[in-house]
Amino acid sequence: MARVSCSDPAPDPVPDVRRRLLDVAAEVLAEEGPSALTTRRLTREVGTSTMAVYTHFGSMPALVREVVADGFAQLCARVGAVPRTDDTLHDLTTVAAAYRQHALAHPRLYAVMFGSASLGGYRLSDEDKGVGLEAFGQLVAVVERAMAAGTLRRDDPAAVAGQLWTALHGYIMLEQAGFHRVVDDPEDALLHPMLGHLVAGLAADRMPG
Amino acid sequence: MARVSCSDPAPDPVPDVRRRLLDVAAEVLAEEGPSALTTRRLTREVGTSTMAVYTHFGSMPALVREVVADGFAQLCARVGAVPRTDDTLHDLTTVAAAYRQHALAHPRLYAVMFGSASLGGYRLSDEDKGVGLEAFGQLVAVVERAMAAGTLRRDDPAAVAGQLWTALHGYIMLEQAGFHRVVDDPEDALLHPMLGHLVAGLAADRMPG
DNA sequence: CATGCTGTCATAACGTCGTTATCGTCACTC
DNA sequence: GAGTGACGATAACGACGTTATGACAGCATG
Repeated sequence: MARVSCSDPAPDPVPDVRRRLLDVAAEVLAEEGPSALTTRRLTREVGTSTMAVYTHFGSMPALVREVVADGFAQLCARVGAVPRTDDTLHDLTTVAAAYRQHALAHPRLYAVMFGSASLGGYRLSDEDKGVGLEAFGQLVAVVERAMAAGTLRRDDPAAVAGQLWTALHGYIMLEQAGFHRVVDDPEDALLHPMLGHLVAGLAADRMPG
Repeated sequence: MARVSCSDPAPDPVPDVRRRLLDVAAEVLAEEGPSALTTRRLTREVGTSTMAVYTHFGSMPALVREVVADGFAQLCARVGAVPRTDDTLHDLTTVAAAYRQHALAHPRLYAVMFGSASLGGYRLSDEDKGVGLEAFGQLVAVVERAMAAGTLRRDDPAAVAGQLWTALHGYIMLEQAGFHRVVDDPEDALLHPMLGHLVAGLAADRMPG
């Protein structure tokens, strides 16, 4: 009888080589970066041979692909866990904050997820992007609710959500690349005003001009 | 008598191994991506041995560093070549367009420049970022002129320029990662409205609320 | 001219990488 | 007990970045 629950500690003395490979891979990636995630290092850590990677995943890029898929799923779950309220504008803020928080907590994984940090021969596949776009779909939903509530001007929800995502993603990328020394407090000087101006532009009732 | 002019074809039959290494490296990087830029491949292409890399640069990451520095210089020059007019708002647009145009023309180099696409052991150094920030300084200058002209509200020019840069950079990153399938015409649905709302928010004379 | 020095690069090697072929070892079925 | 298939340990392949060694050219000095 296999118990299944959130964050099972270690019920099995040999808890599935495949699962451990994925977990240790994510761990090594998170702690030491993409260049440390090698076949030999990973299998040594798990206590098996390099063949384990190939019997379970076929190749190292395929293993990375699953790590990335897990990363997208976690991001999706993190964003999905944000409680939705009647204040749709507030929801936009909290969802964006959760997104950024997750990216900050897993910077290397986030970088690999979005095509940065090449990590050997691994490249984003279309299905990977599909999984990533599920998280984006949540943002679209929030935008749609905001439009329905009259908080945002009616427009293509995907386009509006895309604008918010683009700005947020750009902030995260520059933050992780270390280019935010241009101002003292990037969050107060860059992120919040930028999103504020963007939301204001998207919310304005009166047409510009 | 060494002739020096823009884009000299090939005056010298052996035009400096060091220079050729840098040029071919940039070429291979641009055409086949970071994973193709190996010591052996590069030196084979140039027609020398791997030692040439070490006598001239010390290591492969150091060579990449110079390629990146060249890339920042080119970006800087490209943005600097945009004619400044009396219409400071128009200048903001043309400068941003030139920036994006350069990134689109050299996508792999741009990715390496900004910390994406790890490229072996190479990491952005602080001085690399310093060179990159020179290009940013040009945007700050344009913003300052716009504030002086009353086009943009008075504020910290670096912060305002940072917001524009962040949004633009985010767009370019997602564009190159292939995540822009969310809308049909990303440029019209994402980039232009986003920058428009941002500039509108930065330009508004009346305070929000 | 001979000499030593310096910068440049060819050759070959070291250790590590991803990957593969081979083969032993289990758990299972009949 | 024999047969089967999944798993993984061992060892090897080619390619990687890097290094040690040495050959060769240019050039100053005796």
